[in-house]
Formats: sequence, structure tokens, C-alpha cells
Amino acid sequence: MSLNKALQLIERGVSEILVLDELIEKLKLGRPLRIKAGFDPTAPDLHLGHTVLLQKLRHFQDLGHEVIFLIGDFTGMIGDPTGKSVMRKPLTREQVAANAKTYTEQVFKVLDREKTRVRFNSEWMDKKSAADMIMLASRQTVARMLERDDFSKRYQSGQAIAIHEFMYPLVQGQDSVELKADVELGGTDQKFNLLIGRELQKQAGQSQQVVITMPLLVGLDGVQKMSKSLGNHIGINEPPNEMFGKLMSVSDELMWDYFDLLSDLPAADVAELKCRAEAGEENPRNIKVKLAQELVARFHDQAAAASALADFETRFKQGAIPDDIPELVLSSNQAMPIAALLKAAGLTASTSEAMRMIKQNAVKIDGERVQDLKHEVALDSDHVYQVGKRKFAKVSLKRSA
RNA sequence: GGAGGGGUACCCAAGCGGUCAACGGGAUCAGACUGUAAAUCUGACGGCUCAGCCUUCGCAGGUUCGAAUCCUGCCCCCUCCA
Repeated sequence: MSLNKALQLIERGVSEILVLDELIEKLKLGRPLRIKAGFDPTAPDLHLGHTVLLQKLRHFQDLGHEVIFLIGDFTGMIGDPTGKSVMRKPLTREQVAANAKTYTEQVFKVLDREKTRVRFNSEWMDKKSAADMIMLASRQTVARMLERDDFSKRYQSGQAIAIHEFMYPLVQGQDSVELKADVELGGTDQKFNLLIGRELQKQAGQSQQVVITMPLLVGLDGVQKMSKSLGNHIGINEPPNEMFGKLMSVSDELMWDYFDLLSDLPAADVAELKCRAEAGEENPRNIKVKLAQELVARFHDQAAAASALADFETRFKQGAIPDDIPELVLSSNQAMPIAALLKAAGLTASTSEAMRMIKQNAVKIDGERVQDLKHEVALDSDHVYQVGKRKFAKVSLKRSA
């Protein structure tokens, strides 16, 4: 592949490349480059937000480079300074190992296993002495640290900054030195940390890594970055129907970001789709379906994607009851009030909520809307219960022995 | 060590003796609409044997006919000065 083509692929969707000329020089070396990306060991469940970075790593792999998947088990003790969590509980070795395992299992849905090296920064950081750490701390100044967006904001607004938080960028930078990284990838929020890596490498007499930042994927709420703790994420291990549905709930506007950052569709094709949507030639829904199909197929398979679509259509377009709904058996010694049954079946969190749902016309039995709050379900009956559009259960109520 | 600010429902955030299950915003859920689990509009949003009842406002006591609101003690968080 020509240098130009390679660059095109690398540049797709990125936020910044620092420094582009250096990247070109490195690419011209003709050897596989060491591409580093660090991951936090505390969140072993990957979601689409993580895959933005993984996709880019994959691009490098496809170009023949070597990816170092660095698990920051040592840095995990510090916690990347967000101001929210000052100190995290250190993970045990077992936890780290377990997390690493789930990580790698998931990661290889995107990355090429053969071209990925998994490393832990405890490999070298655990060997550092206190004196080593002080030396490391001496490499940067407080003033430099306060340039970091997060730190400066907190400093100015009088919020606390713990000293050890300064160590995070330094350790991350040290990782680059240890690994002799040629390129490091991260989210835009990582820019500062990535640049520290460049500086430490320079001080260590190494060639400086090229820093590539990826935009943060916005979550389902359309506002904040995708994160599990905010609950606006799509996990890559989610069942096909769930994943498909969630993707369909991405707003029409936000969908384009998802195309840019997640889809493998050539950039030109995306641009064309956007044109047609704006011209009203194509319903945004159909375009979104395309996106959802692609991603479900990536994390599951083509068949799962097809059936997720089919399910979605029958359920929402025609309001039909899906095929595979959970079935359960409840027992009671007398007829059961509907609210109690919905709760027992797990369709609502509480009987109060069940009552509310009924008042809001959200409850159906075998497709029939329930209006009566005091409706009772007879013993030895078998019905399909529905709450809202998405929650179903087939419940048979038996007389308890 | 000294001074001050604060802990309210999932989150943010009002309230500062009764009309408070607690303003408002966000999230969430439901209904309507739609070729969308988009957008928009409307509503709900502690629990329960649900037109009634029960338990909530950091924790534990107390004052009062009555407390999220006042008092006492305790725990936790933050800022400033040293």
C-alpha cells in the first residue's frame, strides 16, 4: 500500500496527529512501528467508546504494524485524574488477571490477535524504587502539570488536587519510554498525558512517539462521552437485539459521529449518505439501520444482525410480540392482583411502578390493554404480559401445592 | 492548630417550624406522534394490601401539638489562613 493510502486510513476520524511529519518519517522507515495504547484495568466491560480507539489500532495492524495493548494495572492504583475519584482501591493481582482476561477476550473482536502484544505496566513499574519515583517526579515541573486542562480548572476553582495525581501522566509517559513506543493513541482527553510521553522519551534520548488523539464518542444521551458509569453506553457484549435497539435510539444527528468513528464504510460513502439524508432522499432511519447492522455483525455475526433487524421491525413497526420472550412460572394459592404479578415477573421494579404503568396505559395482557387497577389474574392461567414496548414475559400462574 | 462552607430522593439542586413525599433541571420510564427505542409534545417518577396507609431529607438523640427546617452529640466532604 502506498504511503498516501496508508496515511489516508490513519487519518480517518482522528482528532489530532502530533506531529504529522514525524509520523511520515516513521512510516518511511519501512519497519513495523510499535503502536501503544493504554487501557484502564478497572472497567473490563468494553463498550463502543473504547472501540473507537481499537478500530484505529486495527487500522495500524492492517498496515502491518505492531500493537501494544497496555493494561495500566499500576496506574490503575492512581486513577486518571478526573477530579471525581481521587484515589482508587488498588486491585488485587487476581482482579487484574481476571479483568485482563475479559479485556482480551473482547478486544479481539476488533483487533488481530496475532499482531497484538498485551503488556502490563506493573511489569516495570513494580520494580521501581522510591528513589526512582522521585527521579521520575523531577522530570516535570508543577507549572507544566498545571497546564493540563483538568488540573488547571481544578486549581483555579479551588478544588483539591492530590499530589499523587501528578504521577499519573508521568507513569504513563514512562511506559512509552519502557516500550520505546513509536506512536501512542488515546482519546482527546489524553492529549496531555500522551505529550508527557514524548517529553520523557526525549529526555531518555529516544525518538519521540507520535501522538494521535481520537475524538471521544458521545453516548446515547447525546451529550456526554460514552461511559459505563454514566449508563449511556453500548457494550460490545450485549445481545444483538439490545445492541441493535440501542443503536437505533441514537439521535439522527449523532448518528453521523458514529459513522465517522465506528463504521468501516468508506468516508466517501458516508458523505454521500449524509447528502441524501439532508436532501430528504433517504429516511435517516434506514441509514441508521445500516449502521446498526454493520456493528451488530461486527460484534456478533451477519445472521444475528439480520434477525435483530427483523425483530425490531416486527416489534416496533407492527407492534407485534417478539418470539423469544422469557417464560416463567409463578405459584400462588389464589388469584393474583395484576400489579403483584408484574412485579413478581420482574416486569416492574415495584408494585407502585406496576400501578403507575397501568394508569399510564402501558400494560397489556395477550395484547389487550389493562385498565383496571384491581384486575386479578386467575389461577392456572397462561398469558403474555407486556409493560411498555419493550418488556415482555410469558407467565403461567399455578396453584401452589 | 484557627476560620468558614456543606451533607436533601438515581444525579445536580431548592427548601430553613406546619399547606413537604419535598420547587426546578438532568437521567429514566410511559403515552401520543413517526417509515426510528430520532426529534417533538404530554404525563409519571419512595414504598405498599394504592381514592387510603407507611417510611424518607448524613447518623443518633432532644425541644415542639407539629421538624428536612430549632437544639445537642457524632460521622463524612470541601475551602481559606497557619
